[in-house]
This record gives sequence, structure tokens and C-alpha cells, in this order.
Amino acid sequence: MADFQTISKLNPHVSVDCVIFGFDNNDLKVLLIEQFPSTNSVSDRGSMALPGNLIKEDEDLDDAAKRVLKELTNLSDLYLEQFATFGNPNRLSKPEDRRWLEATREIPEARVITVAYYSLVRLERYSPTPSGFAKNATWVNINEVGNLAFDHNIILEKALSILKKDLHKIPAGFELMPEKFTLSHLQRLYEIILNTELDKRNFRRKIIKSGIIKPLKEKQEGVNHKPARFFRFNKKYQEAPDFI
Amino acid sequence: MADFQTISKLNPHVSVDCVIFGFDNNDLKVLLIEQFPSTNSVSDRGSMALPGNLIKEDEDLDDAAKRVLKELTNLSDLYLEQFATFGNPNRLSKPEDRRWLEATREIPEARVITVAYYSLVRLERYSPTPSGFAKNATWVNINEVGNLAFDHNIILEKALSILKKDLHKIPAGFELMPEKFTLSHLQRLYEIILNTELDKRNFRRKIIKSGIIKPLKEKQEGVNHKPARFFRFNKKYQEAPDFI
DNA sequence: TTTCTTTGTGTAAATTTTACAATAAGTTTG
DNA sequence: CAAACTTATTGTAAAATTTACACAAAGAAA
Repeated sequence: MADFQTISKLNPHVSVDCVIFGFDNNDLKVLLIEQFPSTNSVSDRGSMALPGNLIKEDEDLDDAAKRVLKELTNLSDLYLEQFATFGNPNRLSKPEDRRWLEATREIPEARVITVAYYSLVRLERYSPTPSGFAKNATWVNINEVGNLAFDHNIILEKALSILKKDLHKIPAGFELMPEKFTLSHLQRLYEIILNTELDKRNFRRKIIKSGIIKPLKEKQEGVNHKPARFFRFNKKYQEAPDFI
Repeated sequence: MADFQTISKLNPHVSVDCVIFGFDNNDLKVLLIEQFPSTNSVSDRGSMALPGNLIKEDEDLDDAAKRVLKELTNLSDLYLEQFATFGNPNRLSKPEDRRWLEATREIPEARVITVAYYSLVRLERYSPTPSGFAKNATWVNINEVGNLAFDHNIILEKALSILKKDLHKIPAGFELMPEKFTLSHLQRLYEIILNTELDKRNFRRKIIKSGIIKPLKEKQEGVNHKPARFFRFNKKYQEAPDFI
């Protein structure tokens, strides 16, 4: 058992954490789990956290991220992009985190290095349901995220800044918009994620010129204003061009 | 000892690898080590590899990268940027790599996940000298890199593509150019790293307008052509603007 | 029919990008 | 000493892109 200790210290554990951003036409949200509390008192609230867990023996990192996300939230079939690795030796040292680790992990004192992934999805397409050590799994508005477990606030911030920077090269539209959509709807996507306002005329000119979308004959129905034309993405584009 | 095995398998080891690019006015090079061969035969050549090694207990990743680089090549005082983590379960499975690990590591069968860092420096400022398990530490032209140990060719490729993408935001000039330099000299830096030709007039206009550099009174001496004016970087800029 | 709401559209000015070639200042050579 | 050589230095016109900005149109609701 002395060996056990020594080795567990020498070898850090490795985990993956997933930052899943969800766009719901009006807000940018992030998928968080509530961990089961480490005490037995019924009234206790567990910490909110990004879905994440230790990787398995001989498991590829990308596979681990998919598996962990599925095990905790039942989400699958989404593309996860690795964006950073966090290994501060004190990243698990908050008292409440320590308690949770002691109640949950086989070797709670082990250091954990985590490889972080992110994704951006259309919220309606994915309905998380909690499982494993997740008591809840919910979409939380990006502006209403409170204190998260471990260093997850730091991880989330970094993910958000990378999302903004790389938005233009995410094959975003394909996943994030319904089959048919209006230009205002698409503009809202960009405005919400980038957290800025864009000029309507300039946005339209630019995106139409890019060729990424195609106008349809159809228009909106049953709206109390001039109905907007629907568009769809041009299938031949795999990547969004640099249009914002 | 059974425990020992089990745990070493469950807990992957974690290493850092450093991709140090060196600019020497005419070429882009990368710092490689030759590992001591795993056999005792004097004639054997060790594999070429990026400098890298396991992290220590309770050592921060960034600190580990600095330490490992120093231990193997005696380079210090350079900024290392983390860019990706590689964890393919088979990344150490080539026979020659296995032999080296068995001759070198305490737990050679352990899986290793590596966090990769890169940097870009002016080559003349750094004179690597090998130590630790490095038999040699040398600058190798980026076009003359052969087969490297482990998955280091993959790591190098990724580092190079990220270097090109992020060149514009590296406080490059400050580190990469001598105190005084000519515009042609600076242009060469960009051309070599980006591996393209740039228009002289356009390059000059753009970089002068950016304000990042200041002309000096001094000119070249002893060259067999019209002497060029020297410039220096404007200290108030910490970051290169988007000028290429 | 009036009001309300969102759609849809054009243009001029400013800025940036791109392509392109001749003269200047020295050194070397004959 | 003149000619040849080498690299430095400079400008401009055309094209493309960006930016700022306002009003008429289509339908639903009142």
C-alpha cells in the first residue's frame, strides 16, 4: 500500500473536460452538471461543473472526451475540439473540491491534469439527461454561470475566447441553424456568440457574396410583420469562409 | 508488485515536449536532440527527437516544459507556448521507441500523454549543449528533419502550422531580430517562416504604417551596395500588429 | 385605415490591397 | 576613372473591401 501511494503521486491522473456551448436563437449557453454532493444531507447542493472525468487505460483522448460527455449527460454525436490542457498542481485544492474527490475517487489525493475540449451546438438538438455522478445536466446561460468546481471557470473562459476567435472557421452554420433560416436568424447567431452588434446591410452583403448560403423560394408564414425569405446552407461548403 | 503494474497502467504518465524554432536570417530550424542509443554498441545512432521528458510530481506543466528543455539542451529564458496535447495510446509503440523506453524508463510500459509547447527564437542567441539523455542537441533545418522518435513528426507538423497561423501575434520581432536591423532583414524573417515571397514595397508600407518600428540615423557600412538604413523596434509595442 | 413590426435594399467615402519599375548609393571591376 | 554590379528606396493607379447610414415594403394587429 505504500507503493500504491507513491506511484499514484508520481503518476498524475489524466481527465478530460468538455465545454459544450449551446445556441438557442437568443442566448449562448453552456452545458453544466451538478455533481452529487459529497455529504449525505439531503439539503446539500452539489457543485456545478463542466462534464469531465478521468480517462481510461489505453483510451484515446478524443474518445475519452466523447465517452465522458455521454456518460454524464447522454449527449453524443457531436464534434469535440481539443483546445488546451490544464495542469496547475493546485487546481483541485479548494476544500469543497477535496471533499468531493474524497467521496468519489479511488485515489482522491492524486493530482489530475485535464485535457479540455469544446463544441458548439444548436441547443434544441441536444437534450442532456444526467447520469453517472451528475445529479443534473442543464444548459446555463453564459452570463449566469456562477462558481464552478475546480478550475472550471478558468477553463470556460478560455473556451469562450477561443470560440470567438475561431467562430469563422467552424462549419458553424451547418450544425447551428435549422434546415431553413432567415438572414436575421443567422445574424443573431453571430451577434450572440461574438457579443456585438453587426450592421444588417453589411452582414447580408458579405454573407451572400461568400456563397455559403442559398435563397429559397419559401418565406415565413404567420408572422406579424413582413415575412422574411428563407435560406439554406450551400452543401458544397464544408467550412464557413471568413465573413465576419 | 502486482499493484505496481496495475496502477502504472491505470495512470498514464505525462510528459512535455518542446518544439523550439530557431530563425538564423536564412533558415528556419528546429532544435532536436539525439537520444543516447538503447544498445551499448558504439556504432549505434540514437533516434532524433524533440526535447521532452516526464513531468515531476506537483510540477506545473509550463514549469516542466522549461525544466525539461533546460535539462536536455541547456536552453533557458525563453517563452514557451502550450499548443496541443497528444495522447494516442499507440504513440510509443514503434519497436525502436519501445527499446529506448525499456532502456531508459522506470516503467517503460506505461502509456505517456504529452503536452506540447513551442517557441520561436533567434538562433544565434541560444547555443544548445546536450545533457541528460541527450547525446546531441542541434539545430536542424526544418526541411531536413528526418524520422523522429515517437509521434514527434506529427507534433512538429502541428507546431509549424500553428506558428504560421500565429506569427502575426508573436512579439516576434523583439526576440528574433538583433537590436538594429534593416527592412530587408525583417522581411526575410516573415518570408522564411511563412514560406512565401512578399512584395518589398507593400511590406515596407505596411510595417512602417503599423508604427512597430523606428528608423535610426545609422546605416549599414562595408557592404558592396547601397547601404540600408537600420531600424529598431518601438519599445512601446508589446505585440506585433496584424501586418502581414 | 392606421399602426406596428421586421424585412429588404443602395451608395458614397474611406481604407486597404494589389500589382508593378525606375532611380539611388554605394562597391567592385576593368 | 568609368562602367558594371548589387541592393535600397520610393509612388501610384486600379481594384477590392470596409464602413456608415435611412427609407420604402409587406404583412398582421388594432
